[in-house]
Amino acid sequence: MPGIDEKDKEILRILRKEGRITLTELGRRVKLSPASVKNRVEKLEKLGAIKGYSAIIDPAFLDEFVQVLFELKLSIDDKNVDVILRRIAKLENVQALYRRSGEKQILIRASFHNTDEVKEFAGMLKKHFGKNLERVEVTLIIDTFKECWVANE
Amino acid sequence: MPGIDEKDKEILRILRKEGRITLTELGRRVKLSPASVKNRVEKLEKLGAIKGYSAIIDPAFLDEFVQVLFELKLSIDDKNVDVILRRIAKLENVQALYRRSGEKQILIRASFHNTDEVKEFAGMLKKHFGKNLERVEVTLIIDTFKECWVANE
DNA sequence: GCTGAAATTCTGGAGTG
DNA sequence: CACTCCAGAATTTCAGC
Repeated sequence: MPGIDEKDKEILRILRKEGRITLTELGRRVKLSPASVKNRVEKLEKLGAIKGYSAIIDPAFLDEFVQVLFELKLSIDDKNVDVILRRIAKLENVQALYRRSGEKQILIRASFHNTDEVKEFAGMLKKHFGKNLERVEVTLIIDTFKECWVANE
Repeated sequence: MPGIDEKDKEILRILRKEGRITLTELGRRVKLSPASVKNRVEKLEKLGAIKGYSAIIDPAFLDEFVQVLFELKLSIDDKNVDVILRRIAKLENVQALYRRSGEKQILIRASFHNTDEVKEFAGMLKKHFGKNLERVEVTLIIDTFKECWVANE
C-alpha cells in the first residue's frame, strides 16, 4: 500500500476496535499530536482505508428479532450481477453482503422484524435475479459472539 | 424492550451508520439537547444495546489479503462449546463469529496475511474442538459490498 | 508533523416541569 | 425522572511554521 506507514496501520487497528476513540487519546497511543493524527485519519478516509464508522447495536433493541443469512447460488455472475448486488447492499435490512468462492457465491446477512419480512426479502431476491438464481439457502442466526471486531462481553 | 422509546431507537439507527457522529449533531437530528443525548447513549451502552464502536477498515491496508469464511459442523453443541467459541471470538484474526441454524452451525469470518496463517488457524480449530469437529468448510471472500451497515461507496 | 489560539463539543451539576 | 440550561474542561479545528 502506497504512503501507508506503521503508524497509519496502528491507527487503523485501534479504530477498528475503538471506533469512537478521541483523536487526543489516539495520538497518545501512537505518539503523535492530535493534529497529526487528524491529518492521518483524514488521509486514510480519503484513500478508502477507512470506509466508515459504525456502532455495534443489539438488533433486539430495534425490534429486529430475526437475523438471517442468505446464501445464493447464481448460474451467471457477471458485471450485471454486480449492479444488482450493489442495489441490494443499499437496502436498510442488509448488514453485510459478500461475494465468495464456492458453490453459493453470495452471502447476505440481514435483519428483520418478523418472518413475513424475510419472505418478502426472499421474493425480492427472486425478482431481481430471475432465472439466474439457482438456489437460496436461508439460515437463522442464533447467537452472535463477535461482530465487526467487537466481541460480546 | 423496557425503557426504550422511539428516540432511543432513532439514536441507535443513526449510530449504526454514523458511528462517529457528534452528540450535538445527533441531538439536532432527534431534537434533543447534547446533554440528553449523552444520557441516552450512556444508558444504551449500559443496557447493552450498544456493544461498541468500530471503524470499517479495508483489510488490504493492514496487509490482510486473505479474507476467509469458516463453516463448522460440530457433532455436539453444548455449553462447553460456548466456552471455546468465546475464546475463538477473542482472537485478533476473527472479525465475526455466529451460531446459526442448519448443518454447519458455526460461521466465522477472519482475516489473514497469507494462506499459511489460514492453515494455522484451521489447525487451531481442530485442536480446540477435537473429535467434536465433524467438518470444516473454507471459502474465500472475493468482494465485500457491505459490512457493518456501511456500503462500499 | 508541530504549535498555539479560536471554535466547537463534551461534561457534570443545579434547576425545572 | 427525563430534560434543559449553563459554566468549566476537553477536544477539535485551522492557521502558520
